[in-house]
Formats: sequence, structure tokens, C-alpha cells
Amino acid sequence: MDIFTSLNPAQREAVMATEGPLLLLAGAGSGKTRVLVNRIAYMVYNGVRPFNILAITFTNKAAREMKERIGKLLGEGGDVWASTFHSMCVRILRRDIEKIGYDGKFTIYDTEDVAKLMKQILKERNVNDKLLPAQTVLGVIGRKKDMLITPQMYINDAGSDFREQQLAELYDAYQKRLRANNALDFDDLIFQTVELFRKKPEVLDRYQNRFLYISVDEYQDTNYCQYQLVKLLSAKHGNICVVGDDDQSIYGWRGADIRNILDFEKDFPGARTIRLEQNYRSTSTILDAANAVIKNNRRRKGKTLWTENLAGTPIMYHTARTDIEEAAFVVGEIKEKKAEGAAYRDFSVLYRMNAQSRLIEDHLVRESVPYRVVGGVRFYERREVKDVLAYLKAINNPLDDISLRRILNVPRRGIGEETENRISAYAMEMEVPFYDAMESCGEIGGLPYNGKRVKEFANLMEGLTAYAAEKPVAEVIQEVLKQTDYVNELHSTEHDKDVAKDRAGNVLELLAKAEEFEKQAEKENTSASLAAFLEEVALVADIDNYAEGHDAVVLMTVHSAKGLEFNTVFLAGFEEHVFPTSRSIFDTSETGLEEERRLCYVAITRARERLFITNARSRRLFHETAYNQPSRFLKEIPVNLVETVGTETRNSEFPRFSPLAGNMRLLQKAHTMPAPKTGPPAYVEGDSVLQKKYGKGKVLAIKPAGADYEVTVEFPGIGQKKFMAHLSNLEKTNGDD
DNA sequence: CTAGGATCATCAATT
DNA sequence: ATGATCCTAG
Repeated sequence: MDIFTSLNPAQREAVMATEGPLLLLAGAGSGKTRVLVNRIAYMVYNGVRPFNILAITFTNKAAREMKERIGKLLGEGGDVWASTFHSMCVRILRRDIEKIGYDGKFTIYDTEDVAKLMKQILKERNVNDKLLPAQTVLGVIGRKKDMLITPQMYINDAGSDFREQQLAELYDAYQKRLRANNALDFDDLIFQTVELFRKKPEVLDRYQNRFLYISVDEYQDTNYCQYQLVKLLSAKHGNICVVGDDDQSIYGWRGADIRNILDFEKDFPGARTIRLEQNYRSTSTILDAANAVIKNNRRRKGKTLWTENLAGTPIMYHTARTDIEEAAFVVGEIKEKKAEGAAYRDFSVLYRMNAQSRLIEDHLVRESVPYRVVGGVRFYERREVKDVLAYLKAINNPLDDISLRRILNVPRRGIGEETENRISAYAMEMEVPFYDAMESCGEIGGLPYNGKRVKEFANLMEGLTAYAAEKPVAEVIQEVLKQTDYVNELHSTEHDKDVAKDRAGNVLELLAKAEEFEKQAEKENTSASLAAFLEEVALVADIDNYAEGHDAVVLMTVHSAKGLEFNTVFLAGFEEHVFPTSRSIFDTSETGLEEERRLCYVAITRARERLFITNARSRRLFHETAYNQPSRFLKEIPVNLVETVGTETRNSEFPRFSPLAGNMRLLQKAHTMPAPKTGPPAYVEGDSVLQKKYGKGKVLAIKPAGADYEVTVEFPGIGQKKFMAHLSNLEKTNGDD
């Protein structure tokens, strides 16, 4: 079989080790996807039915690609079940979740839905959301779910600690509400699947008998709950292959447990471990840099990637004066290389946070460089898209209060907060769903026009629901738009015409996606139901739609870039407090910083041939100008691999870029600046001042800036920060302690 | 009661 | 840029 000819010995060994537990430690660029694909092809070649193979991937995109590649190798393979944890669990739950008390048409709540639900709960229980923000509670609940801790278990564990008790009760209330709404959050998808398997062994049995060979990619990013799921599924036959790289574990903050990979051999007795340490992707320069950085982490299995590739060009390091000039440098380099014959698609710009993309986008636009941004505000999270989706969700699942209440007054139909509160109170008192309360709103006192508008809304929903029962998704959307006149409302309520156009465009795009979905479903002979559409929509990641085909520069966070590679990578904002983030720096334990370092390792290893690292001496960060030191990780890269470019001379060239768009923006900004409320600040140079975020600092300089004053303050242990006097509420204090 | 405007605080990474 | 909150005018 030709699959062997191009594999190295370790890869070949991994391909043939199909029986029993296998830990595949695959370094960046070591050809692990190829091994996984070939391994599955090898099984099928040896008589395993594709139907019996499960491949869990990290993104839908990876799943799709895996299927394609298996198909190419075998001419079949369509029956291999390749999907993400979340998609897989939804499929399992749709079929059997009623066995544990949900309805099969459950709704999936996204982050925003869930935040709204929690805010409602806090309000109802009179919990001060300043002291206990919804996000905090949800974070705690998420971690409990990752650990497979139920509300009841948490209540029992809470002991006498008031805060713990309160959190446990909120978790309980939250979970009950989800159930009443027939909704699951993202964590529930996995959690409830494990619950289902534990409570209904016959269901587990069915899947154990079906999935005789299981592989899990990006195993270092699984959490405890996912680990248990995998363990349950493979318990009978033990043919479980996990692939990962502990050095690329970057999702600790969302519950990924690095122990899963560190302890695999313990958890799955008899496991074999195979290491893939030869890198085929990057130049030795890039690889040496990555190795040098990651070896500073204490908590790792330890491995060193090597390559036969040539050294290539040095890593280019550039410090710009400002973040604006940094962006100009990046775009300038891209244009230069493009002129020398490179394609735009050869370049990616990676950054630590989405907010950094703005400046770079501005410059790309200005210089007419085609680009794509992955991540940021996602399509399905836009307000107008979510509004339309809320109609669909409410139609699909009338118990979904969150969606129903979202559209109760969207578009405006004269149903305000007070009315909503009264219906909600009635619903709670009578212990009926919100929808039912709406229908019997005649019995609720105090509603304007005796609840006429509410009644009308209920009728609208009823009509739409009946319509949806017999029409395909796209037509339902059209009907919703028609009946609500949503697009016109958009134009009349939105003042900014461009924004309104944009939003209307997004609504149409949603419609187009629905049509596409129907076509796809017909082709693949899968369900085109409303529920299926909503499910797809809930689980797509932005990266899933990233097609390499377009010739465009691609911008994304380092997190999104995991698993991808580019000829040339720009790593922008390589500064303390940005990368690594402030939070990780101030974290007393090393874990946060080690995760940042792994993230840095991921970033570096995305590059095949060229790596640019850039930073800026000053940067607008949130609402201040920050003066950050270069990232500490820079010092960990051996100097002989790095060439510093253009730091001074280039700066003088920067103002030359075509000025119009940018200056217009600056002008507009300047005009919208509010006039200062006061004269000179109440402190002078040398005074001690208090700033609410950074605490006490010393004023180094005060200088006039337009109508206001720019104040430079030195904070011990943090560094210098600049503020606009009237915006910053700096308070003069005495200089003690 | 509701709509609409103004003001203010907030802001990592994602399925 | 967005949401929460407060105010004013119908």
C-alpha cells in the first residue's frame, strides 16, 4: 500500500498500531494529521468498516478535511464519523436525551443567551450583580460542569461558606431553568452526554459497539468531562488513540486539563506511546526559536523537535514607535514581499487579542491589500442575525424563554419592560412557560390595552409556527422577515445608514446560508429541519469557514491559528501585558505564564519559512496609552537567530502612507472628544495619585494636550501609563505606604 | 407605559 | 463598539 512509502519509521509505527490504547505525542508540524488519516485508511484497508470508526477533531473544518483526505485515499470513507466533541454529542443527544428528561428538540444556548439567563436569575433572586457578576457565576458553573459536578454535588460540598452556598444554589437554579426552557449550554452538550451514558447503560452499549476504533485529536485541550466521555466510549474495546502535544495546550482557561495527556499512560493501562518529533514544516531557525522558548516551561513531558530543513532566513524583529507604526510596518513588509512575487495568502498576522486587528485592518484597507479576519465578532453573534435566529429558535422550541423574550419587542411593537416583567411574574406564579403566560395575558392585570399587543405577538408566533411545520428553513426566514417587516425596521431605527445597510446585508446572508444549508442537506441526504439548521448554526466556529482558496492575507488570534500553517507569519504586539497578558504576569502561580509560553510556541511554529516578530513602544490599550517592555519571551529566543530590522530609519518613512482615510478618522475622533470639564488637574508633577485600576503612582509629567492635559504616571511594579486628566479621575493622595 | 437619547463603564483566548 | 442606567417627552 502506497501509504507507507512516504512515512518515517515513527509515523509508520503509529499508523500500524491500531489495537489498544495509543498516545501519539506529535510535535508541531510533525505530520500528525497525515498519520491519523493514514491510520484510519490502514484500518479500513485491513477490513474495519468505516462505520465503526470515530475521529474526534477540534474543529468542524478539521473534521471535514479529514473525511476528504480519507476519501481520497480510499475512494470511500464517508461513513467514518468525524466530528467535534460538541457536534458528536448533539447527535447522540438528539436521539436519546428524552431518556434523561429533555425533549429532543432542545435549543443550544450560546454565551450571550446564557448570560441573559443568568442575569434574569440574579435579578429574580435579588443578588447584587456588582458583587457577583453573571460572568463570574457562569465561570464557576462551567468549571463544575467540566469536572462533572452536578448542582446537588456542589450543594453538598459547599459546606458553611456563604459564597459557595450561594453559587451552588445559583447553579441549581440555572440548571433548572435550562431544563424548563428545554435548552442546553455548550458545556451541557458534553456533560449531559456523559450523564446519559452513565444513567442509561444500554445507550452507552450501543455506541461502544458501534465505535470500535476511536481517535481524539488535540487531546491536550480536552477537559475532564471530555476525558470521561472518551473513557466511557472506549471502555469495552480499548482501541483509543489520542493525539496531542502538551506543549500546545492553550485552553486551560476553559477547563482543558493538561493532566489528561500527562497521565494517559496511567489512565489507560497498557498504553503505547509514540513520539513524532521530526518537523517537516519550518526552517531550523524557526524551530530552534520555538524549542528555546518552550524549554523554559517546567511542566511538560519534554521533547525536542528536530528537522532536516535548512536554516532559512533569520527571524525578523522590529520595534515600532507606536502601534500604528507597527501596523504600517507589517503592511509595508507584506506589500514589499508581494512585489517580489509572493502571494497574499502566504501571509498571516497573528495577535494575542482580537482588538489588535483593528489597526492592521485599517492599514490593509488603506493600502488596498486583500485580507480576511478570522474570529472577532462572529457572524452568528451579530445582533440582527441573532434576532432572526431567535424567531427560529422560539418557533422550534416554544419553551425557549430567552429567545422568546428577545423578540417580544423586536421589532418595536410597544411591549416594554414593564409588560415583560408582568408576564414573567405571572408565568412564575402559575408555574407555566412564558409562552403560555403570553397566551393567557387577558388574565394578567395592568397591561396596556389589556394585553392586546401581547396577544397579537402570540398570534404572530402561532402563525409562524404553523407555517414552519410545513415549509423549509429559508422560507420560514422569509416569512419571519415579511411578517415583522424586520429589514425596514432596521433602516428606520438605525441612524447610521451604513450600519443599517450592513445589518440588512447580514440578514440576507443568513437567508442565503439557510438556502445553502437546504441544498447541502438534500445532496447529503441529511435532515434540513429547523432544528438541524439551528444546530449547525450554533456549533460553527469562525475558523470553520476559513477557506485557504482566496488570495488574501489572513488575520487571527494565536488561538485560532492552532493547527494551521503559513509561509510567513507576523507575530504582532510582542510585549509585556499584551503577550504575555497582564493577568498572567500578575498571577502568582506560574501556570498562567506557562500557558502564555505555550501559546507563544504555537505562534512561532505556525511559520514555515519566515517569521516576523513586532512590537511597539507605545500602544493604545483599552483607554490608555501603555508603554510596555518587549515580551519576556523575546529574551528566550537565542540572539543569533534574530535580526533586528529598521527600528529607527524606517520610522521616518512611516508618515508617508497615503493619508486620507487615516487622517479623516483622526479628525473625526478629535471632534467627538468631549470638552474638558475642568482646567489644569489638581495635582502637580511629583505628586502621588490614586488610579482605580493601578492603585498609587507618582506623577512624572503633565503637559497640555489639546484642550486637556496628558498626565504621565509611574506605578511601582507596573510601569508608566499616560492618562487624559479629565477622563481618568486621578485623585491626589499623600505619598505614604 | 414606552421610545429614544445621553451618559457611563467595560474590554483574553472559544465551542 | 455594547450593554446598563437614567432622563424626558409623548
